[in-house]
Amino acid sequence: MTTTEDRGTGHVSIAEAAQRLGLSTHALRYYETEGLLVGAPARTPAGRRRYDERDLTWIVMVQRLRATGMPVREVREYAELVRAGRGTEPARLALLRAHRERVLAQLAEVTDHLGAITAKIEGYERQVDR
Amino acid sequence: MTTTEDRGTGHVSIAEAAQRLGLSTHALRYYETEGLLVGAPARTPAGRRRYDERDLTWIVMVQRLRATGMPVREVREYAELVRAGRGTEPARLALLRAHRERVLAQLAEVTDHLGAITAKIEGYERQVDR
DNA sequence: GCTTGACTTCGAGCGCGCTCTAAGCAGCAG
DNA sequence: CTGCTGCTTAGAGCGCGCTCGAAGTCAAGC
Repeated sequence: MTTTEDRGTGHVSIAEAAQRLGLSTHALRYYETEGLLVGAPARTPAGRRRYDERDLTWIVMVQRLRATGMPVREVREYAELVRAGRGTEPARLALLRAHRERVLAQLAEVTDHLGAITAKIEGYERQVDR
Repeated sequence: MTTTEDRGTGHVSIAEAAQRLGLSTHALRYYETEGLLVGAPARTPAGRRRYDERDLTWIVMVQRLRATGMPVREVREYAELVRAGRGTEPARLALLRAHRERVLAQLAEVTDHLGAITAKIEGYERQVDR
């Protein structure tokens, strides 16, 4: 096994982080170079990335934002605010609220489309049953 | 005015169809060349497209499928089945059912993410209120 | 000491879904 | 008849978000 296992302090290699998060190692490096991470993960003396629990928790949030349609650019803006530290909370709040509004609108729209699709399905069901 | 208005029989120019549907004329032609339309719209003697109500109704369905995440390729498959006519109803039904399952799964996932985002927002609200 | 394999950086490539440009023609206003 | 606008086609270009490849380094096992 090449598990690069958690050495007690909660640090994992990029491969294990990727597996846990369901991302590719490429994507993890990409997120980092694109400024989506609040802090770059620590490195071993040899320059290899070591992700701790805080890194992983943050990336889960990034995944949630991405999965709900927030563009990479905006996740970066949010990460920048968090990096900037105290005082940026109102801006972070505004950003997340705006995103939530968009997600709610999208949910409503998809739900509406879903109704129409279901109606179409029911039409075919009646047709096929005959 | 250059409204290219409906001449009684429900035929409209590509510009008006685009406006009604909220698409660009480019996108309408793209959908046509990509095989997403069941039948190509009729043409004037000069070769200009004239969309009738059936064309428009179909495109609205295409928009619903696209807006719920169905890839262009799959919309084309569906359109091909419809074009093939009688006997393809079970296949159409299967395609739409599979899509509905994906949409339902996506809705559940987004709703879950939304909960986490809302929790984050509430955390900031408490912090900012202080 | 050598091989193996996971890591590193940098940059090119790709799939998707349009979007836009260019060049040319049709049809209507003045 | 002259412009002007809006259509036509074919094909190039683009923004997004990764994804992949190349070339090199490092640590561990045999």
